[in-house]
Amino acid sequence: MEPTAVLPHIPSRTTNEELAEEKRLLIGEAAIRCFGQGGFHATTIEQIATEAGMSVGLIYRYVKRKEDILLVAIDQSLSLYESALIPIARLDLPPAEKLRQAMFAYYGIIDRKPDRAAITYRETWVLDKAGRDYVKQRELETNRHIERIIQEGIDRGVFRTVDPHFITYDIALLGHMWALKGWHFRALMSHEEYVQKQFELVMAYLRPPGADQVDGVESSAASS
Amino acid sequence: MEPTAVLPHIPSRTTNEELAEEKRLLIGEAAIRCFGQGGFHATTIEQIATEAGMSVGLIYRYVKRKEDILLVAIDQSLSLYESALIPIARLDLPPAEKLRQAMFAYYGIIDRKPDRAAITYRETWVLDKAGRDYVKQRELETNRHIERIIQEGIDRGVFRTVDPHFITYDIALLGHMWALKGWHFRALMSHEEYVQKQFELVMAYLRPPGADQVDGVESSAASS
Amino acid sequence: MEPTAVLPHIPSRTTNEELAEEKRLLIGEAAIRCFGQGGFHATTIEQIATEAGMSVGLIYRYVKRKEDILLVAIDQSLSLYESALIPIARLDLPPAEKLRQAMFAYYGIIDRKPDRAAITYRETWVLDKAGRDYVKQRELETNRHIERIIQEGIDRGVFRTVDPHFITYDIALLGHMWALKGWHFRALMSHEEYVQKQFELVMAYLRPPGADQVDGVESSAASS
Amino acid sequence: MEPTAVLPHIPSRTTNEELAEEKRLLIGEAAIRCFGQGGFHATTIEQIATEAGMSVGLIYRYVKRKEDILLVAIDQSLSLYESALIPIARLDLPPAEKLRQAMFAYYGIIDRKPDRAAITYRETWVLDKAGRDYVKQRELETNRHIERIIQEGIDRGVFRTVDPHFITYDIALLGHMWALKGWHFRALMSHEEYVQKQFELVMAYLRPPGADQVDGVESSAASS
DNA sequence: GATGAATGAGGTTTCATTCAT
DNA sequence: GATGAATGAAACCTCATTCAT
Repeated sequence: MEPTAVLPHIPSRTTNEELAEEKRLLIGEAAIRCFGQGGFHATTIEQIATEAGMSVGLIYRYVKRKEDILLVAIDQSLSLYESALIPIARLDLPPAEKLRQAMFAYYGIIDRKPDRAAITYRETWVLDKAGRDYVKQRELETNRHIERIIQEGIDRGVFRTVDPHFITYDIALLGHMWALKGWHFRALMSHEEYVQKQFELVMAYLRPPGADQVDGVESSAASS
Repeated sequence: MEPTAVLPHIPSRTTNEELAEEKRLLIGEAAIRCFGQGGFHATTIEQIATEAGMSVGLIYRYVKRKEDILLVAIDQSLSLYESALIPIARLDLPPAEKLRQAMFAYYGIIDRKPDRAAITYRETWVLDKAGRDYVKQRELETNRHIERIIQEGIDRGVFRTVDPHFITYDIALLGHMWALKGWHFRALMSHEEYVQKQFELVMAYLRPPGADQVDGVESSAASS
Repeated sequence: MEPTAVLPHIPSRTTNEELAEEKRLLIGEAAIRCFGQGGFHATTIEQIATEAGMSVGLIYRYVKRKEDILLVAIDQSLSLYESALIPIARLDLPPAEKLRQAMFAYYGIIDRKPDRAAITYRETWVLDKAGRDYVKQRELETNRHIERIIQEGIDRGVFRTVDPHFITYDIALLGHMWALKGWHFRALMSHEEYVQKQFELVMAYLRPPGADQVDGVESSAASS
Repeated sequence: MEPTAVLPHIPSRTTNEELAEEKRLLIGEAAIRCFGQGGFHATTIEQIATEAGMSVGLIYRYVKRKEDILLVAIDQSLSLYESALIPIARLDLPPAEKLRQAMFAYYGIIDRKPDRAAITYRETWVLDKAGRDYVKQRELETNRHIERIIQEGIDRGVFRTVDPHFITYDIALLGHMWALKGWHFRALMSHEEYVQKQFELVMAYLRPPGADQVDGVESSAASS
């Protein structure tokens, strides 16, 4: 398998890397809660410290710059997608069903942690080049799980011969729209409906010409 | 026609509204160039002033708070879409072709002014409630031009009976992806290819079952 | 008579001194209205200009620095006292009655223009040394009208042999208290009562021992 | 005893209220020294910080707005009067002597801290309504100590039946004149003479008709 | 004479980061 | 390891003053 992206080293003032990781987890979670309110710039270290139940000084034992906290937080968020997609990728299912499950898993995380998703999209560019490059790499790797499902469908002849990379990015982005424009969609439909509709959009694109639409995985064409 | 959103009043220290508008245009354009580099928070008023070729003090004659500059800049950006879509909406064309032209127009603006598009997506939430509400309204109004084209296609029976609002939001978001993830896509394809592909995705969704794919407006299924 | 204090020259950008004086009158009056709201520092030239119905630039034709406006305004205020006291000083009246009339005149101005009085007391020290010295001189000159009445009473033997300068300053200050602590006294008594009481205080001090209290000019010892 | 005025809460960025009070004391003292030079508006936070021997940032840990510094400084000043008057109020003395001591105590503070006194008089109105109301309340409470002495004299029949509230305000204001017009009086007399003269003025008002002036507490009728 | 747009120095305030305890 | 007081650079914003028209 291709080499995985490696998180730019965050120098800690401690030797106990294990403890450092544990604390960084707390810091990252607290940070997300804060960033969700007012974004990265409007959040102060003091707020994060309070939210994490530790002191400002302690945060700076495990983190060198404020930006590191953002990187940690985004990194944690990206791991969520990976964790959710890996088990599905391993299942032995027809490609369409596998894709459906992958989309529900991916979009489900966005629904349950909309702040994390929104922050990843909104604030990544605040990072320095190394941080941004890392996030891009991680994103690519995460998306690759979906990409492979589509490739598999194409190989098996159940999907049309499309550019799997392209439609994968669409899938990811349309998932994030639920976080970015949630204020709009939540009023119009449930999250399940939302995912189902996006899945149908994707399937309409992937389904080979002439293929019967009744393949069991989709239903509502025009619900609302 | 439905009432248009009205820009929250930005008080100027001047009575000459005409001059105020002229200056705000300059300020907005300069601001976009600056925000494109480092975002709203990393940009200082002094940078904007220098970029706009005026003094800090003068900016504050036409704007009350830094946020107002963002609102002005976003407002200008939104106007671009509207200006581009209105003439197309008036054309007498088959729905699919009209939609294609609308998408090319909409996406074309994003391609030519990627900073504007990215900022609108990334920084809107920095605005206060009044500003955010205004942007949401404007967005809805802009999207409505696309929505109507789709509705027309449905009414004429050339599009499937889908939720026009939903697919319209997808179209808009996928257009913005070119600005948000440009670093990724520009390396892979031309902007025309990008639009064409997204158009095909949308058409795969809209095309009624059994409809011949050869309707003259689309071509490449799997280009790259 | 001793030489009168001379207003530090305020250079105007015009040759027509007559017009300059006329405009300065308007500026001073507008300034007082503004200073009354928020004091000297919180008032902007623009506010004064608007209040005076002229432009900022025009003010600067007749005044060189913002402080000049304050000086002009204070000078106008001081003239009010002088104008009111001079005719009384010329009257041929028993000293106690003359003093009573002088106090009513002096205090009456404070009552009718409390902002002017308060500003003179509060903001004088903002002036540069030349300005402050001028105000001090003017104040001395104004007080001298009262001082002379008291001296006359002493000379005639109807007042006790006190330090006329000292009690005169008391009289002036107690008059200004109505402007400085008006919020307190206006709720407790009418302005006439206030003056009467202060007059009685002064007369208790000035009245020679054994002198009959019934000299027609006083009445209420403990009104409220 | 009547409820005391409560200082509007000044939020500190610290939980250690004890330290906060200690620092606020230093800040207030430094502020007074600065305000004495150029007044509230002409004084910069940086000047106060330097004078207090701390950094600008530290000041803002214990104070939220510049105005808070003024409030703190004025509050400290008002406490001085109270501290000086309370022990005297408890003494068992003839009313006239008690009043004399109270006036010497009150005026003595003004003589020793003329800047504090002047600032309280000049700058109070800069405070917001809550601050102003607090200062008014404190002033009333302080004055009440003097008021009670006078009332006692009236009750015992050694003072005339006057309005004690009124003469008390006179006493307070005439004391402050030494701070406001010190440049004038210091050249003419010692502070003791000044107090003695004002005391005589007050006693002339309070002494019942026919009472012998030789009651041991006063002497010079026309000293200078 | 009159206007008000334009300047830019300087003030208040915030907050990332350090470091003594 | 943990704390939070202390620093000071830098940002936003105001407004006295000037000057082209």
